[in-house]
Amino acid sequence: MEKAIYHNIYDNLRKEILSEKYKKGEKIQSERKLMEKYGVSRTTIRQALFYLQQDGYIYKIQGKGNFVSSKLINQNLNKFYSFSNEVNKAGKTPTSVLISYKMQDCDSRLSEIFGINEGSKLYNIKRLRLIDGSPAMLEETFIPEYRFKNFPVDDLNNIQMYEIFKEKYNVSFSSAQERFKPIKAETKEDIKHLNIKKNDIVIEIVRKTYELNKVIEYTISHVKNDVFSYTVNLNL
Amino acid sequence: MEKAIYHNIYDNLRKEILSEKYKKGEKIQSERKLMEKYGVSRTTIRQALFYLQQDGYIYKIQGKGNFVSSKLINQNLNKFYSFSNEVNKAGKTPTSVLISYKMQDCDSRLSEIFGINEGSKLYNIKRLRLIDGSPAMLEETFIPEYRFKNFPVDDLNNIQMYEIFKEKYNVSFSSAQERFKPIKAETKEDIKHLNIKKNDIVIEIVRKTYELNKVIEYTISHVKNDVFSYTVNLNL
DNA sequence: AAGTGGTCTAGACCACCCC
DNA sequence: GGGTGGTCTAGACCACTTT
Repeated sequence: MEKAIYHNIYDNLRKEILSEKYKKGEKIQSERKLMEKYGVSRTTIRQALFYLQQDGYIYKIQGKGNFVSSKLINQNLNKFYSFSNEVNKAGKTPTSVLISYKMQDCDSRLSEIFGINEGSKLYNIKRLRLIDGSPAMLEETFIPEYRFKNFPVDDLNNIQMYEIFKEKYNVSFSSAQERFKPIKAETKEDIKHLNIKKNDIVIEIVRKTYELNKVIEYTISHVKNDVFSYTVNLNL
Repeated sequence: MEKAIYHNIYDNLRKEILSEKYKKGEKIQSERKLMEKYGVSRTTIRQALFYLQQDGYIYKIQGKGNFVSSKLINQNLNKFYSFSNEVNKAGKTPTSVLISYKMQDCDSRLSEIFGINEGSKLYNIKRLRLIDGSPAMLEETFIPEYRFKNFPVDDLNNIQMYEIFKEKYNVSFSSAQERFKPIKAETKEDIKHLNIKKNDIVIEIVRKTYELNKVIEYTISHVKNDVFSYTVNLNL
């Protein structure tokens, strides 16, 4: 099915903002002007603007207008998940090995995360990420079939997943949320592929990637503790 | 001005969910049923439901319904900002000293954060937090006057700020966002009150508290590094 | 007074789920 | 086919800002 109208308007305005057609802090066209321009009702315009606000592209002031945010950093978006970029920057070579992939049914937990029905199809992709040939992290990614039909899993050895999202599926990333915490390695897969012992500490990173209001990617990564270390102490 | 209708419906449904009138994973009344129940249009119901989803209370599945989330943790909400609770749990005594407070005008940065006009009034409250009498962190809090008229600053020595929010202003917390990073101590205030040297490392925690879609509290805390320590290394 | 965003209505059609 | 959420319309009134 086609993208919703408000989604296209979101994409359009987002491009205009990123192309710096508008300066930071500048007022964009009023909602009533945008109604005319796109020939839609105000509700539709406001829905697009709402998501632009949520994703940090604009802020609103009642009685004045909608303004371009002065900080268009897209902060976290490239922090951990562009593994390849990070490693490249460090002058090392990132590689990736496809361990397994399958189509699976949505269980209740995944149903809640993606907001789709139990039993819906999901791709489950497991990959080992290496740095200069040494295992660094094990990633398990879930993406819904309804959004990524015929996902070219085989290309993953050559192309970054986010490139595929962008090129083949025209995904406009809106935001990503990451949580991470240290856990004890337990699964055989972790122990085998990361070459560690049972109960060694690994860092679990859980990432949800959103397209507007919907989760379109859910990934759990286990990172070797000597690659990524994280500590919080409350020394009370 | 009165709370919007959708805001009241949000509060109401939220209470029902938290009181476990609905079980986790259970379907709540359909949108059309809720229309009748509250005597409002579907748009209004959907606006309330939208924020409930955003704040993690429900999830939606098209064609099926709206369901109560199985994880009602409210995770981060009490992590750092309930300083008093944390310290109490550790068997130590938290105290708080009011350093200064004033009414100030909104500059462009704060205008963007709160989504209100430049020149609008804000309370600026600076407090020193101590553990067993030792300085631990310095907090600068901004809250907008339009939402917190006649804020009883003097009570802060006896009552927690979030208690005042709840009791006097009927705030229903929706969510909070926190970012933290290590910085070098530079301001005279930090150095003086935290009893540290210039360029010592402190942890800066920036918190935005949201009520539905609006920021209603913005706080910058500087924490002594021996109280709170945080490290991230990417050893590439 | 005019313009802007915020809220709300009453109704419509679509896409998806379940029977 | 009937129920559910998702999108969209055309219009209204309110609250706030600016002229």
